[in-house]
Amino acid sequence: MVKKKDQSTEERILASAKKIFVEKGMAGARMQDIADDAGINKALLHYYFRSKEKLFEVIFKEAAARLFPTIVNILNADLPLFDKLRRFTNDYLEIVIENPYLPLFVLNEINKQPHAFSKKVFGNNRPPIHKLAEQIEKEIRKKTIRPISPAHLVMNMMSMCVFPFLGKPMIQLSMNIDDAQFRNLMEERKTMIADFIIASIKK
Amino acid sequence: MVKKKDQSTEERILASAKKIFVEKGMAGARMQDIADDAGINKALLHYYFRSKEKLFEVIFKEAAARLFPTIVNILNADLPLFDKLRRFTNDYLEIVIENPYLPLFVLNEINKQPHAFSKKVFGNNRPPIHKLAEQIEKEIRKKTIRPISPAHLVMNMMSMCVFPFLGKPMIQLSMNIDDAQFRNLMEERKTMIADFIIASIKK
DNA sequence: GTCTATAACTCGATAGAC
DNA sequence: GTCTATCGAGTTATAGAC
Repeated sequence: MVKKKDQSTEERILASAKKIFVEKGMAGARMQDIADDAGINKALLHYYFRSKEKLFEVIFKEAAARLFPTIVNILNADLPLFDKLRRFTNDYLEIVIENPYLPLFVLNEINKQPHAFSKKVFGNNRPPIHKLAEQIEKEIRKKTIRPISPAHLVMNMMSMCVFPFLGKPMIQLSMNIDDAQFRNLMEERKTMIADFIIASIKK
Repeated sequence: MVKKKDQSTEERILASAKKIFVEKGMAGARMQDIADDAGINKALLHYYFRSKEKLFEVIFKEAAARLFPTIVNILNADLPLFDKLRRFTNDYLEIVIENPYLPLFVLNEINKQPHAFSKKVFGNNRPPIHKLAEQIEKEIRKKTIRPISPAHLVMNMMSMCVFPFLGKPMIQLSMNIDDAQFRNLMEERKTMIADFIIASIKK
């Protein structure tokens, strides 16, 4: 990174902070690392963002804002079940392929303070998983899909979308593949996951 | 925790260290927190384990030792594919249901130092995923299952087993369930995941 | 806005009494 | 083995010059 003249100081700080926080987490990150990466002085960080905590919050909120709204929109969308599955897996993967480190970053901070988090990101409305669950139950009653617990089906879908990004380094180690190959695999999953699910539940 | 008289000091330290490290990660944990939780003095931690890093290593190795060997054994086992799937999902879930915070803990430390980790845990042999992959290819050739990329199939299985534990707090938030209900769901997954996979790939 | 210098504080680690 | 007290390194945060 270091000294991109086409960016404002504030932008460079944000870019570097994102990089360092995502890499090391809130506790592991040093203001010095961020300053160095941005090619500026430590004091400037405080000039722009007052404290490490405040800076972190900005980064975290942006990360959460990138991950959640799309998900929520799709879950709420008025679409046939199979279309919704395809749309969800495709759109979610599209986002995280471009931001492969976001899921672990966000997940970790949620785990460190579940309650503070839930209010910050969701306000008072929980993520509308029940909408999708109801839709699944309806299809079961119509016998267009085999009986399956909606909770598990949703969890399966989420799992297959998110996990590879959480376990990226371990997957790369055990499969012996580089970043480009990993990315290719994830591109394939955009359609593969929905195919896999539908093959399992379709009657 | 604090002062369980039936445990030796060393055992209390280990129990508290595990709790704190798992909760906050290596960087976020404080020796003071561990000492407080164990009901002893900071200096004693150093008396028993010399340094924070050494203490962490003990905890981490134990965690990894609890997670990986079983997995490796099952992957290497000489079993028909469907039996192996059932066995893997069942046995893996059995372990993590009793240690729901291990997966995130281990995953995080892997992400922070992928190479150091790989040597520590696997030595020079990678996790034998290719064995399972070959077995899948064989079944495809025999036409007992439909054609599917072995890499994706393995990833799907892993995802559905591991993810719920990584995302536990988020899942509990969005489904509005407590620890007991979560545990019940995970018990169901012991058989549900294999059923789900087999329904998708069986011819 | 940006820098240097330094204050204020946190935390891992050690010394030394009991 | 266990404690109190303290050191010293490393970090966040601020003061003040330019």
